[in-house]
Amino acid sequence: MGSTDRWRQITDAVREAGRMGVAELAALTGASEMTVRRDLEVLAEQGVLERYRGGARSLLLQGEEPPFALRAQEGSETKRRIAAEVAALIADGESVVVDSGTTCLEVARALEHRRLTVMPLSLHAVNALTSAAGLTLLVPGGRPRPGELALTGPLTAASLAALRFDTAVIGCCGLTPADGLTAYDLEDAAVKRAAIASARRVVAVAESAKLSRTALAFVAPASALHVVVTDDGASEEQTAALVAAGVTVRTV
Amino acid sequence: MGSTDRWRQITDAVREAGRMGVAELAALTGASEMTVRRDLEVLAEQGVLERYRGGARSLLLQGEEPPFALRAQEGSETKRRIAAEVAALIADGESVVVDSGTTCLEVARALEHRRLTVMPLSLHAVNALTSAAGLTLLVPGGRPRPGELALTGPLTAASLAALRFDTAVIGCCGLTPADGLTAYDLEDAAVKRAAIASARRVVAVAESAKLSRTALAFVAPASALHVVVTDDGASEEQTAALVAAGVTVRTV
DNA sequence: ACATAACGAACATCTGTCATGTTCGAAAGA
DNA sequence: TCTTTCGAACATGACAGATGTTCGTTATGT
Repeated sequence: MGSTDRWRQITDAVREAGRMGVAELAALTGASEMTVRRDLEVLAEQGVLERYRGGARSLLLQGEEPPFALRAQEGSETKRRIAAEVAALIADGESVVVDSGTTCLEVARALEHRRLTVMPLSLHAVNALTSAAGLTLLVPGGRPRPGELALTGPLTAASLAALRFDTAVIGCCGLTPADGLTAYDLEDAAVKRAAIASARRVVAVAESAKLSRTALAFVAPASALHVVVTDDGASEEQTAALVAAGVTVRTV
Repeated sequence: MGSTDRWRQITDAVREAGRMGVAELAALTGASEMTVRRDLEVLAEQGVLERYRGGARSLLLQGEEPPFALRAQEGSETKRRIAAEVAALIADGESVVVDSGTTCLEVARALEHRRLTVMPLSLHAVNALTSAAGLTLLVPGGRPRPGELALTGPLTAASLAALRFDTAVIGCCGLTPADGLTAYDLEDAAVKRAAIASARRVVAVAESAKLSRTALAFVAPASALHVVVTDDGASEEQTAALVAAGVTVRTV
């Protein structure tokens, strides 16, 4: 598990340079060449890069997001702070649908000891909550996307359409006043829309870096959100623009 | 993990005697009293027994089934043999719904490297299959029952009602020609019925001990099953009676 | 075809984790 | 009050996972 840092280091280096040799990466990370080869094998399986004799070449285009395993531990302190704030916005007894993604996984963890009805949209979050005694856990149907384990498809849509939640906690890949809330994956976007439609109140979580980003798939305009929770890296203009769209912004 | 045997030993001893002292259990298992106390704590959390000062008293009535964690490793060799036989009955490209329970979990594992569409009815099986590359994994909606992680409720029923499978693999707590296929849990029974209704062919798995047992909740008559896979502990009369009901019986 | 570099299987080592045991002060019950 | 049980804290040992090293094999370039 301690290899995650090195994986990120390698992923970033290869992505920047386009391709890189095993020896270079070994020097960069301070690990042996054998270890680098083993890492490259893992990353190649995850589809991050492609091996060739002597090194590896990046497969991640600028528009794509790195796989779940790599994002999971990034800026986890910030994510936990955001998650705690979201948890504070939710009252005992509420029913909550929690989106997929690493930030929302932290939200799910923050709800573990509460007394709620929770439907997570990712199996990672489901697994984090299966032994939570106090809460009623609901699993939506669907097809889990590899790695991410986000549930998508008609079964997910049907599960959401059958229910009405007090609050939806939605993650995103980009959120700007102009382009609204956007996601990398088309199917994910459809699920997010369904989740938003099934909830009375919508809370979006977005690390500040996402407030200047727009991804491929449009989900909803900023005005469809009631609360946005972000971190203190957000600029004045960004928060002001969201407030102007009628959104309550909470910075932690 | 190596504590599972001792857990079963303690559970059985306490269930037989009604209640038992810590010192007695320590002598029985050969472990220290501290270890027995830690075990009792775990088992009390699982609802198997109740602690009192100096010992523990059984909470498992004769009609109840021990929790998943205790059944998981029981007779796993037999279960694997049964599972392999079931896997052999399924052709590539089929769609399969796999019931909850420890035997069916083995079936799910046996399908991991096949090219199929699989919908498991328990999160244990879902987790066992999330990294299976070849197969299309479908997750039904529902409320996971604690420990067992079997999905039940209206969402599960709706997920099953929306689909038609080639084969349903169904587990049971009891299966006799007279009483048909029975389960301990009422909600589980409803899910099993829905699974049977959604499949063209029904394969039931039942260790031979279950062929002389009847549980609380009726699921389906034996005649609703197409194939029963059991182990060689089944008696001639038992298999003959099933065959008379129009079932193909396979003994491994 | 040959030489060289890269590869990966096998083994050795190290480290962190988990189950277990031991000790001892605290708490419950007689 | 006294005895027994309990459980927190620490020590021990087994074990799994990660990393490094060695060496025979394989691929690539000249």
